[in-house]
Amino acid sequence: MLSALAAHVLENGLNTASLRPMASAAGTSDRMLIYHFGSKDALIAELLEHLAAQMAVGLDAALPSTPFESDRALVLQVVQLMRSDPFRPYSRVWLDIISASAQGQSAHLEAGGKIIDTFLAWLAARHPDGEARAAVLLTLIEGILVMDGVGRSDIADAAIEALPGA
Amino acid sequence: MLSALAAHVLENGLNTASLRPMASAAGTSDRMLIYHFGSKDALIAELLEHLAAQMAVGLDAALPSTPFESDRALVLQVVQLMRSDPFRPYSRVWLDIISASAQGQSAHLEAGGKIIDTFLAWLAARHPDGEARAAVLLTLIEGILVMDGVGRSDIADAAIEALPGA
DNA sequence: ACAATTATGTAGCGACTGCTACAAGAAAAA
DNA sequence: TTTTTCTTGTAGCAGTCGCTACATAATTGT
Repeated sequence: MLSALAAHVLENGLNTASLRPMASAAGTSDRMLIYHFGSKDALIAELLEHLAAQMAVGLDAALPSTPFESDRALVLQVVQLMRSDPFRPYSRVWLDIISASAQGQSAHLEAGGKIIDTFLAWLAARHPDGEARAAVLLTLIEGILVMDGVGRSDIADAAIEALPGA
Repeated sequence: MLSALAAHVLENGLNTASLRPMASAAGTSDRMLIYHFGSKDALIAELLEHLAAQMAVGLDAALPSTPFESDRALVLQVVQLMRSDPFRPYSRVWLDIISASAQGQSAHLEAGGKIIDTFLAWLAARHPDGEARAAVLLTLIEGILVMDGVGRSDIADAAIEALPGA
């Protein structure tokens, strides 16, 4: 159920999702969605948790958990992953979560914070210097996501190129 | 007219804005908005241009156009500016533009690209090494905006602290 | 003064929003 | 078997969405 909803949201966007299209994507009715989740807000909250978990699993599966040789190598791998077909929908939904968070929607803010924390730990495990440097790289990666989102991947690439590394 | 619309959007969000509330914020009717702009999409397109110009003026007025001493000093100034009360609404709307761009809305994509280009030139004028390094710092600043948006300003601060500088 | 254009209010259309009242079938418990 | 609980479909409510038809007023051009 949640997986079908997640698939629909990954394809069509989170902030513009409404009950009836989601329901038909999941093979039910809006009536049933409210029955199961209580309200749309509750549905979104559960969906955010599901998406976060799904993304965490995907990240773990995609890259080895051994430290990379350099900042640049690590960031390059991560960015290539985020730009790949299977992960691009997650990037788009992630930007939806961020914008809703910044508007003060608490469920998105909470989920967004957790996703960042997970990502930070994931990065730290793959960087020789651990968490301190990972914070920098994570911030840069988020910036790269923004650049990609507005069609300025060249600037993002320049930022990667400037990193210390092989 | 556009200024009143911009003020409403800065206060209430861009992607959730609808004609009737915008109209009443501007002292007119939805009827008149369509009459003047032709359609909501056209209105949004003009509004995006207005917001971009407004933001560029604000940036120019806020910080001196002489180069800063270090990466860290420059980024710190810019981030403090973005976090200040008058600019926070712009940051929120900016995140709205990014998420809409990533969903493929062409007006937002176009406006977003222009805003980035403006910002890059603005930064380059304030950095001793010019555009090459400015690309890196701009990417990082966008990441910091994301961190702030999801309530992880501590990570953003760590990233600033790691920059070379006084 | 008359005609043509521009501006504005009123009312409403059809589609969509989240959600609910009501009823009925399905399943489980007694 | 009967009763209670769980699940589902049908229909619809009140509200909002972008937008438009129609009429009227104000302005402008000749």
